[in-house]
Amino acid sequence: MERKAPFTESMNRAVETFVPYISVDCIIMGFDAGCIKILLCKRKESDKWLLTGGFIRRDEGPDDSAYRILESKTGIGRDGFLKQFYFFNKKCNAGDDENLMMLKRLDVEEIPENMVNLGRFVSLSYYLLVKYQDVEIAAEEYEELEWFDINALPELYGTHGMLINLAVSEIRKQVGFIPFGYELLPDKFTMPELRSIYEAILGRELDRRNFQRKMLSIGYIQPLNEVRKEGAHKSPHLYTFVKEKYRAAKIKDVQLMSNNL
Amino acid sequence: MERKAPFTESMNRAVETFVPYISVDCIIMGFDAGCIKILLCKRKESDKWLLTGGFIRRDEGPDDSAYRILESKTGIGRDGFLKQFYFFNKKCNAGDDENLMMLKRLDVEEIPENMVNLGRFVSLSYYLLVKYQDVEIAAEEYEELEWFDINALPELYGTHGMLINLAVSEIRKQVGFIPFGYELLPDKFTMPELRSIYEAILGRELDRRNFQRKMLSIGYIQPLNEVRKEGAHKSPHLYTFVKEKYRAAKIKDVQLMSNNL
DNA sequence: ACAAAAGTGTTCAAAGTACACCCATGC
DNA sequence: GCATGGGTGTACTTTGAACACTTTTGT
Repeated sequence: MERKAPFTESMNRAVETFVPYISVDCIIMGFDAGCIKILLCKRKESDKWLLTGGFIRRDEGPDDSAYRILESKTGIGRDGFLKQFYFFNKKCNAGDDENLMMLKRLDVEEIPENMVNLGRFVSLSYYLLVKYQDVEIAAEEYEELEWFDINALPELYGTHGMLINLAVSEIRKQVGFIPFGYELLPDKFTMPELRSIYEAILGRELDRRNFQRKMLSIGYIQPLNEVRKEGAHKSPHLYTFVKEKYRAAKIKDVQLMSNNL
Repeated sequence: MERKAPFTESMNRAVETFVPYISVDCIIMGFDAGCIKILLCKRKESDKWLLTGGFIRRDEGPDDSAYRILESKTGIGRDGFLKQFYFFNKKCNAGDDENLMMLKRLDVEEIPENMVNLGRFVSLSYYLLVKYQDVEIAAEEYEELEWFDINALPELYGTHGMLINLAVSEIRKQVGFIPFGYELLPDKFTMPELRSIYEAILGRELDRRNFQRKMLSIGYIQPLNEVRKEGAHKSPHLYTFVKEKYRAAKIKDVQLMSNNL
């Protein structure tokens, strides 16, 4: 098979702005109505969904790119929680429909197809935890952008299903380090809400009573003198996070609690 | 500041073989005489040391590159333990001595300087655990290759000191998942040897008696009917790993024991 | 005999698990 | 009153931490 000269003029122009060969893939996770949600996108002409993603600008690091993608899609700024969890590369022919869709997720007018014509590109993967209620979805003209329940994902392109599974298994290993409640819930929340996050992530039921005791014992959660009326049963108390403590722990990367629940 | 056309003919040739802009950095760790050792390299004309590393070939994934680098420097094949732990990018001018050294670590004849002339490149970082005794160091003509005690590292280029610290802190979070003994020790080993690995990694002393009980209780270690004479004291028993169990656990990424020691 | 380090056993405290019982709310 | 689900307490089990005592070996 004959090989074209890999770098064309148009590519030279593209790489003035972006680092070629490298994409950033974001698993944007939120929490609503007892379920973990993942934000996916889809080009209107296609019927398969993709993780949000894009390229790295020449003047930013990969983390910056991930934050930029997050902000452009959801309006959430840099205070969201972000974590690298995987990288890999794969063959990629621009002629291949699957890969083309993947590349066109973002910056579609700016990136010429031959940006990846060399047959390989590297994917840098992140998961990001955001407050669902704060998100204002902002789709481009050519795309759809939608939250999906993690237990009812649509058909996904290529490796993206695998990436989601991998992220979840990485997250499970780190339960003690990640302040899920702080990242996923609004300021005021109830204990059952917090618990259902952990249940969704761990994929199993947790004892209501023991969970409550443990959460209160680590000292990052304050009870408020309020309750939330929500149904034919006792109204649960509202709690809030001691933000300063969480921030300090985040900076030092300290373990908040044991990994057992 | 005027900008040269980023892609020259020589670069076009180079990228027929390698993926540009991306380097793989390996923290190769071994264990000897009670200390964690890290394999570093240095070009003869320089006096600062670097992590081992290289570029990604067009026909391989990043993990393949890491294994290839490992094998070319130490002779250790794919059965070594490898784990991605970080990626980032940084500004990089080939004219800058520091970066030039970094790039010249490997493939020096093949990679033209302008491989990275665009001012940015991404580093993909791994740590690798190997059996020190099995390593046969193979340096190129132009370089030196040497084990350093992790507590007595020489002056390192750029970000490499930071990467080592980051790797250690990632490893600490995963004590329960990584079978250090299996990866770092020869087939037959004593309990004090195993313990001193954990002490070196965790950076604190562990209770001899409790450690032994815990290690035996997880069922991955078998006592042998042998001892090793080594000094003016009772000879410690030799143990060996139940390899099948370790392999099965590795594939399933199962937690071997709690993270507490 | 003594020092040095391995091996065994015991005890206490902390953390995790299970479950009984009471409370508040809407129908 | 009753179903639903929150809140508190207690008893049991497992795990971890501290440490006393014994054993083996070289000098």
